[in-house]
Amino acid sequence: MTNRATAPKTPEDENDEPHIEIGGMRIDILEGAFSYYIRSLDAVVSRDLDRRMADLEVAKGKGKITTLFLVDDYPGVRPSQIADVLMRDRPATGRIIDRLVAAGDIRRETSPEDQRAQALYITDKGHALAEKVRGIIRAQEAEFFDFIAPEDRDQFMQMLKRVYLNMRAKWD
Amino acid sequence: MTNRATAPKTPEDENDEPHIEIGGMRIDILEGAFSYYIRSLDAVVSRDLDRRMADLEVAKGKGKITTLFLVDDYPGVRPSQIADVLMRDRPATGRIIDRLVAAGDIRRETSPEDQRAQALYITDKGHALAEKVRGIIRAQEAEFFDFIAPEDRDQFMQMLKRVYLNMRAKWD
DNA sequence: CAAAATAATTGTATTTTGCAACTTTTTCTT
DNA sequence: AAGAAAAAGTTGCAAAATACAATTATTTTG
Repeated sequence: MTNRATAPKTPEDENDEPHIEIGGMRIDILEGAFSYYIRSLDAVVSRDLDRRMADLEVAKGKGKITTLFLVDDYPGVRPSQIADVLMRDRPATGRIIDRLVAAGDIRRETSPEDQRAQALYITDKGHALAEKVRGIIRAQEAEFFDFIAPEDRDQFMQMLKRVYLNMRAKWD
Repeated sequence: MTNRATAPKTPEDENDEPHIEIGGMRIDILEGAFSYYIRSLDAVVSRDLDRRMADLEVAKGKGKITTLFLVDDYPGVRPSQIADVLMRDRPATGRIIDRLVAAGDIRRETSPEDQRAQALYITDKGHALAEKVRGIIRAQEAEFFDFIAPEDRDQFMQMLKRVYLNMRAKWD
């Protein structure tokens, strides 16, 4: 570090990371907040995904894609299991299922073992949809996230997984 | 690990990263998708933040917090500048401003230099609110994100910033 | 001076979301 | 075995957000 005649005004002036500025403005305390980056990334990613799925009846909102995949992969899965994966409450999950049922993508049956519970099954139409959605997810990962440098990808993915799992653990 | 007579069924079985399972279920292709983790993290983080701010009239939705801080820090800032930071369109930004004005947190004036544009200013009430929100953000970072291991924090923050900046660059 | 660009608003339509209250069926307790 | 507690889902409600297209007013450009 070079000589500096005066003391830094703030501790941050000591390190070499430049501040984040947008149009010449700083973002206050949000610059150091995990929540800011997570929420900002989400907004843009989700918007992009919505556009890609605009005509697919599972567009918009979080949970429909995961639900579709779970029902496709685990015939007979129950809404409460899905709610657990989604970290959502039952009403929210129930409504996601309502929509998929209404669209004819999945089927509801009463579970034979537990009359309170339901067993969900994919339909042919739903299975085809799931395949299409897989294609869209793959495309987004390749096209949208191309701004993540190749050498960063693995590290970022690993961090995300770790944080995600820790958050789940806290949640449960 | 016990002896394995047969070849692994999938390439993934070769490496040592365990698959992510929730309640015994895998999440299909989403397991390798950036979007899944970003969207899941966002949902839980945003819900937590909403609860913390439930009675603060800036609760819910993305953008109000950033807007409040920008107006607090940059008197005379214009809606279009805010929209740029938020990566939102003008109608969305305008409505965020509407609500803050209605709540008496900020004030709209016509910009002297450009009659089309507005200049926004914080009110005393809004400034007090901004201070409260700063406290909440700090509290959430400390309390909610305690699940991020201390040794991961810097690295995760750095990755998030890098990805965020690259995404912005792509967006512009 | 007319045309194009820019700032912001309005209108509209579609959804989400979270919470609380309620029904039905199982499971637990004593 | 009976009553209480827990669990699975549903319904109702209230509050908003979101995106997109079209419109008004003001500047800038050619």
